[in-house]
Amino acid sequence: MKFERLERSSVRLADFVYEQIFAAVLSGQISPGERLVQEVLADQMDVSRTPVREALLRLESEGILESSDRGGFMVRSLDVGEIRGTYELRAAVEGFAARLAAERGRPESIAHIKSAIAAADARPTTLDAGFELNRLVHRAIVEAADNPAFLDSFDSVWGRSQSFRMFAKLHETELRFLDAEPDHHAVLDAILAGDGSRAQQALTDHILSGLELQLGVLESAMAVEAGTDPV
Amino acid sequence: MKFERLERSSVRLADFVYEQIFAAVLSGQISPGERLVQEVLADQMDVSRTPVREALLRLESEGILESSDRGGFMVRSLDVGEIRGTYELRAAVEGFAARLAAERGRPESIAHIKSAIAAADARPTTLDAGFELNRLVHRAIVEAADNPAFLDSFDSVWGRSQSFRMFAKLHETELRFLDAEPDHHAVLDAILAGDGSRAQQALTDHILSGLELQLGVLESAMAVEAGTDPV
DNA sequence: ACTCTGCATACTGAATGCAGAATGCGGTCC
DNA sequence: GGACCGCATTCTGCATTCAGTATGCAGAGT
Repeated sequence: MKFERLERSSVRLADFVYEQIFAAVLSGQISPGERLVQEVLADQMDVSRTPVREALLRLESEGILESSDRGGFMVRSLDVGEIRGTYELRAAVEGFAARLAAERGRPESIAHIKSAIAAADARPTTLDAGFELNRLVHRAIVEAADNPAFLDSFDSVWGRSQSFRMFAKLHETELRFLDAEPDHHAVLDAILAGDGSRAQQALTDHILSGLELQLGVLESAMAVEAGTDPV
Repeated sequence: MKFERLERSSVRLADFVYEQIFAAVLSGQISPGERLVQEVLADQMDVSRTPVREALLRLESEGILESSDRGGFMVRSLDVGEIRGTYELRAAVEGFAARLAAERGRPESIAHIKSAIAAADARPTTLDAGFELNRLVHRAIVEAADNPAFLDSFDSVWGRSQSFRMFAKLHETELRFLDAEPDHHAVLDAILAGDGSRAQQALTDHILSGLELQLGVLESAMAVEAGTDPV
């Protein structure tokens, strides 16, 4: 006899709310600095303030939100130092993940990386799509490391770095032409060759050089806009 | 005129409760598998169930607790795969932190590492003290990387790995004689020499070899106890 | 016109109330 | 005596309520 077991994970309202808000931040529907009013969110999702509050608290502990001076929460905006810090953490985590992927990645995981890179190579039209495809490439590599802890860490860091993305978007800088393809292929080659050290080095370098490039773009954009309110 | 400004951070009951429970798990006052009843905790700390619940939810999202089948939370116990995963993440994060420390660590931060190692070298009497001194050595290295994101990540991972420690303690295996000293000194030497690659390599190796050693000890301990209830 | 004071309003953090689900126990029937 | 049923208890998750604080505005006083 065989009955379907009820899947009762995440039947928690707080988790549902968390997902919604997190997705809204990721997709940029909520901008950095914007204030989140519990009652409004609760009404929109048709739940009470309690699960909303729980979700906000959790998002704060993960660094996505910060508590405003006057109580309550707002989307956190990162300064340049924090952006750098975030990228360095990505370099550490993803670099090591690339090593593990090269050393023990299962064939289907590696095939997944390959297809993600192919998808990203086909130049997407919008900035948003480009960001997302890039994320999927990096995430595929981390997945191939076959270690849930790495994946958690990756998702957490990526979520935090979103405020930077919004900032960049605001400036409409052309981050899309960062020429990620050659770097991605270098990492893939090393993984296919089973060369852990080279894979780690390649991905670490890719992330760190991407950081410098983006910071450069960002700074010039800020210089141009000098005088505009720094929020 | 000068008045003291009220420090109003962490006047949040949920944060207070979080700290308490986290510390209790870290120090082993609450064992893995143990069920946490909201009302009991609330009574003990003289707050209502709401902040307790918020703290528990946050601890769950950080992987310290897990939600029991019958609702509610319990201290999470790791299986061997998760222990391995956690150590690998530590290797990634701390390894890179060691590199950064070597490349740009401020003198006083490096001095701090040195004194932490000295403290750990003076063989502590109890297992608990040994664990704590070891943690402080590793944390000092991460601090020297001068990147708050790394510290957050370190603290989070360390917290999660505590269930392993409890497990080890349970078995009273002699983890204390793992000879960490030579490894620690190797890392310190590389940092003092400003050799980032060597520092990264040394710390990564130290953590991974420590993992293998502990897993070995653990497995033999479990083999000896075969037949005992696996909880 | 400008500033200051007091009050109405908005919104948070925390406590309490309530409905539902799981657990354990005692009684009942075979 | 053993298995099963139903009820009381426990405890969760969520909604609601309460109380305290910051914000903004209106009116008074200069």
